[in-house]
Amino acid sequence: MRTDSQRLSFDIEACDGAARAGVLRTAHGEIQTPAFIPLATKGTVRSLESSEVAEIGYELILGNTYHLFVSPGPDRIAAAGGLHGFMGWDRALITDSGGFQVFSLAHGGVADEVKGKGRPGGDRGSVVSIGEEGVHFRSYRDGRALFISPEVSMEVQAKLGSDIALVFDECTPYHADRDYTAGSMERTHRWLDRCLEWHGEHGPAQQAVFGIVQGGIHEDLRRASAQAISEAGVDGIAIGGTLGRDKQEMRGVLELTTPLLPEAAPKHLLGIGDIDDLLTGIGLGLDVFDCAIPTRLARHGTALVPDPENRFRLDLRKAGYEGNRDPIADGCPCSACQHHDRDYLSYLSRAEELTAVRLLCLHNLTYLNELVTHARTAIGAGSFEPYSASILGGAAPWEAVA
RNA sequence: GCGGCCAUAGUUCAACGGUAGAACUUCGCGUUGUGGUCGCGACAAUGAGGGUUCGAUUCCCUCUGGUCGCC
Repeated sequence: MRTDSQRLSFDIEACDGAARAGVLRTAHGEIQTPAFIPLATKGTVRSLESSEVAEIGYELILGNTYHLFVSPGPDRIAAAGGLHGFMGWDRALITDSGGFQVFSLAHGGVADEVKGKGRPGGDRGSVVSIGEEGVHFRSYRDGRALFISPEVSMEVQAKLGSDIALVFDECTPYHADRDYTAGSMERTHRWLDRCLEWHGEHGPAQQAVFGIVQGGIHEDLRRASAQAISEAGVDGIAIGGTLGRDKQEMRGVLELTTPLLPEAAPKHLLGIGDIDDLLTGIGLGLDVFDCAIPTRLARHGTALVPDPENRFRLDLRKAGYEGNRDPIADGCPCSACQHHDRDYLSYLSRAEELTAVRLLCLHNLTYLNELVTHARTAIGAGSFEPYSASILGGAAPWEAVA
């Protein structure tokens, strides 16, 4: 670890059990933690303008090396002043390395892969080969042959100019056997060394690098990976790979892995964003979380609500909202809740109007930001309880935050 | 008035005389380092009445309702 790096600092300001509240300082501003990170995979938080994302209160968003590499390409973005300049975002940026995409191209999405199903509409089959040097694959746009290696990933991320780069890893599938998972993990560790070597020689001085813990669901592998990443000289640590087939298994992996990491390190849980999972992760001492869920659900007509009985979801495309004059959530400050009722939002979403996507993205991202802000406040007050009714039920987190 | 064509699921269309299928809609389930409108499943139909046939959505007749053409 190099927690004294000039490119990134992390100060823990309060603890409540294992949960902690901190401040992550980057070249593009501070991030209050615990924090949720919206995805701007292709250089935009889908349907929203960068200024709107900032207005909600977000201080850090995630761009994707794989997608931006395929299009519009790193040089075009570099010419626009990096991803910050290209998309008009002046706060902090983290970029995923492309490692997860290698996994999802080869195996389909996490949920489908865990269930043994393919993803018919996906990009499966476009990976040509995964080898020691890197990954050969075909562009999902025009089929041309492309190659990403640890060095290519870091070079692209350097051109994107993100404040935090993630190392290039292989996200091993759930159904891989232990031997494959072990071999994949060891290769990921070798790739980590190559990423750091390239970054040390060519990387932007202000760009931090996070390592990624792999090891699947195997205790000994998670232990080995946690140790290897902790000793590697990175600025922060992300937990990646398959986390199991259900929430209990995921909790087990996180309970095992998190305490093995240096306390002072900022810890990022990759790809997790269900509300109960965020609270679980915060309770275990994780600091930042990114996830497609809030914006993907919005595109498909589902709003996040403080309703644990229904998985915190309100599916506005289901029947029964005709004439419903209630907002999505009482007390929510977002535009959808301030100006519109469920009847109208249900109609808009079923009509597949773009406005519905925008309003539900605004709501879902507002909700998650309020949630983690509330958790931060509770940690400072020594009253953080992941499963307490004050967070999960009623009108919270709106009232508690106001 | 005469002649032609048509009538299948809520809608738009399939189905040699041999188990009536699909798309959209509707309803339900799913989505965790993004699927820019996604995946899975369910409900649901031969206009009415006769006839021929082992068997009719299919062939014949009548009726009803459309539609096009001609006086």
